[in-house]
Amino acid sequence: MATTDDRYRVQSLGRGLELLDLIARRGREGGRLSDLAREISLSKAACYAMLQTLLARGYIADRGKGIERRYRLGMTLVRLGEQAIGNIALSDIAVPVLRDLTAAVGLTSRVAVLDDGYAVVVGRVDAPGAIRFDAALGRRELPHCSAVGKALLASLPSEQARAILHRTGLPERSPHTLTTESALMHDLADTLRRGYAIDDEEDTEGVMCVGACVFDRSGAAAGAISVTGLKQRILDRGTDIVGHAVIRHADRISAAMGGPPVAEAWRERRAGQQPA
Amino acid sequence: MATTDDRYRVQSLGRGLELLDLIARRGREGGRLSDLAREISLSKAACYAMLQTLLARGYIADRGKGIERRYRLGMTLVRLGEQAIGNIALSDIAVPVLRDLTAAVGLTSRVAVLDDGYAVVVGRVDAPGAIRFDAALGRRELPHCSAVGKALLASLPSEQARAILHRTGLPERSPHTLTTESALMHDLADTLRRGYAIDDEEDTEGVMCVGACVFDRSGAAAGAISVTGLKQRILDRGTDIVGHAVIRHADRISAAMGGPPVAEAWRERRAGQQPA
DNA sequence: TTAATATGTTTGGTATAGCCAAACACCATT
DNA sequence: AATGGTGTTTGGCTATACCAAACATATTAA
Repeated sequence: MATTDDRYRVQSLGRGLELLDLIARRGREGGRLSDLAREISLSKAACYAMLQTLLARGYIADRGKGIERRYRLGMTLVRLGEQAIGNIALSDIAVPVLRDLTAAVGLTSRVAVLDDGYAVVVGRVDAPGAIRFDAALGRRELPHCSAVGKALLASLPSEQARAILHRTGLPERSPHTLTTESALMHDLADTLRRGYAIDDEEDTEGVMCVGACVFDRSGAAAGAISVTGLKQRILDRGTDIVGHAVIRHADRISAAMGGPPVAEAWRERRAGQQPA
Repeated sequence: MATTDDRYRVQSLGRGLELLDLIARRGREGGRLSDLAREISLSKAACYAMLQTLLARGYIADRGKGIERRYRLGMTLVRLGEQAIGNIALSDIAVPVLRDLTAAVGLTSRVAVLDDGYAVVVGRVDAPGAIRFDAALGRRELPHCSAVGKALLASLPSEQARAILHRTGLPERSPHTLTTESALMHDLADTLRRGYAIDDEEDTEGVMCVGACVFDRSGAAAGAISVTGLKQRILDRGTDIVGHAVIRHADRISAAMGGPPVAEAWRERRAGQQPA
């Protein structure tokens, strides 16, 4: 593994990126030099030089000059972000299929990949006239209380799933969140049996998600897709009906990537789990 | 203006960002340490440290370990890029440019977006000592008798433009208002050809406006800007001179949002309209 | 097998350049 | 005027970013 030693890092580059994250956290309002310098524990002069550097390359933009100059994220990040998404082949393949899925079940659908233990949304198709669920691209979903997250966890060996949960923890996002490891591992076993994962108000009250994994050539889970909607709406359509619609579309994506369908990919894992 | 002197920059941060751009240029395949180090004219060791730093914060991701380790853009950029888009408010970008425009032509200028068929004013810069035209923020302009409205209509497919006109109607605001659909559609075709829209006393007698569209990354019209003044004053300066000044400033705003200039955005639409 | 030549990783030593403190210019307040 | 905020600019100290070179590892060729 690559060493985590600070010796092999470039300090001022790291500080610059931290500053960028800091500015991102300020959102639309942006941040001022003095505040940013204080928060990052750097002298105004040093922070100023960094801001100028980020500015020159378009990573940040400045609004207002003189006394109340404010810095916010710039256009270069838009370009790089678009490109980063484009580099993930999955999103290109998945989004057209998600359009069909959304058309079929009338629910907002998403595709996510596992990154550093979190589920990162890389594609999205909104249901027409649906309530806008917060599903921004790049959003990091907690793995233990989202359908995509649980589908991805179910694909991993229990060891790895546990390791991820230890890092992310199991914060209580709603009264229905599964907050114990044993409860969640039990749910993952159910997920394997069913073939699709259910998020039953575990992140947001009243909101339900149903998700399934997509697999690539190697047979490993390349990501997961899910549909999101008000719980009552999904119950009306029948959870299992929706679940199998999700699986059917996930399998189409897997096929396009040369991977096996869910039923096949999880066959041996299921065999290992069921007797236990 | 902020100095462009290298003295006020952080060299290694700049190099790191350049490295990021370099990796972006490699696209899906990504880049290898040796190649990247050579291209950026840095020792392998230095480049290695930078890559580790970018990696630790998720700005890049690595695929394959050991001999053929490859680096490509990471998930953090997806998140930051999406956020950057959300943070860009048209009025923020437009107003500073409008200041320049007002200074250049000595006329009050405005920026508006299309909302539910009406042009909504979201930013304004008054000309010094000019007659105060009623240009309050949030004001809903009728699309058929304002420069911003007609510029926006001209950007839409004829179908949609007609649909909007059916909803808003074509009330006669002055003796010069175009009150028939055919007259207006004809005027929109002229607008496409010119690149800028003219409101010739169509809303208020004696008052003339000249407007042009601004475009975002997707190539769609994000809004429009216009200048307003007494008709005689604009004729004195030359309508076409003013029109091209408006276009020039609109293009600056479009560029800041990653969009194309008017000439480019309307090229194919013009081609479709002209023979008709 | 052995050698050769790629790759990525690790190591000191040195000069650079990044950082701080303080002064400066500017604009709001009071 | 005077005060207390901004952002900008300056010198000087020293931390640190960089290079060269050695090391480890893997693929190729003889």
